[in-house]
Amino acid sequence: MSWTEERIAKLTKMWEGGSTASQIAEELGGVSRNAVIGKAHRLGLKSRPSPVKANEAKPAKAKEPAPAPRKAAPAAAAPAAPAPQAKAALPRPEPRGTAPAPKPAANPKPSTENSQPLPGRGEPMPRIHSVGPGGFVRQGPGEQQAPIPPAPPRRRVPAKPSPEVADKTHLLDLNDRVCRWPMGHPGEADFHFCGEKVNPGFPYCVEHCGRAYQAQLPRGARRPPPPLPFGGPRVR
DNA sequence: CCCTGATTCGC
DNA sequence: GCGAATCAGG
Repeated sequence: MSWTEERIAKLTKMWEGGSTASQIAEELGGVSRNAVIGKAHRLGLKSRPSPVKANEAKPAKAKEPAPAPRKAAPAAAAPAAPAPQAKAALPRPEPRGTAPAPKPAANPKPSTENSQPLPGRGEPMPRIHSVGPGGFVRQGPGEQQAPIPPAPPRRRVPAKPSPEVADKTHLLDLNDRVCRWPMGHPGEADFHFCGEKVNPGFPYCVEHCGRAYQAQLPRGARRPPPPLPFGGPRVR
């Protein structure tokens, strides 16, 4: 897979929206989590709370003279690059998990009254209003309101369909690591998937691999076919 | 163990 | 430029 414009755009949007690299990789498909991270860094959209970089400003921690760790020699103790990047001054969305829910600051009194004078000057600005098409009232000079906060990051898959499957593996919970063997009938309220850890390299867990992949017996020695996924033809 | 992002470096 | 391997914290 190559990084087309669309894929880069999606990566950027999801990354800035707070999705994890794994989620982005899964969504894009054909790339690994590392690929996503690598691309994100190459694109310059770093940052976001990293579990491993929580600390900062280390005054020369006396570490053991660890030998050259893995491969080639590290580039010595290069001075920390200034990293000249501070373009996107947009307010960072809160880390995942928190629900900032930027409330528009319920103003007990509308600001149309006290926001007229500019800060730092006693001169009240002239109150100029006009009504636009549709009846909205235009702001007057010096009346700027706080910028609308960016929309909070949205979980793409927040809600479970129903309580009875709240802890079951549902379609949107599927990934490469859980067994996709269907349990029950699609469309029914409790339809879900096995969800066990997969037999590595297979889409099913060990048990269901045994059901999905069966050796062919010689003709004439066939046993009755095993139960099909979904429990077989619907019985009513 | 699982997860996360950061970094390195051979390709 | 790409991304696997690796590191390192939660």
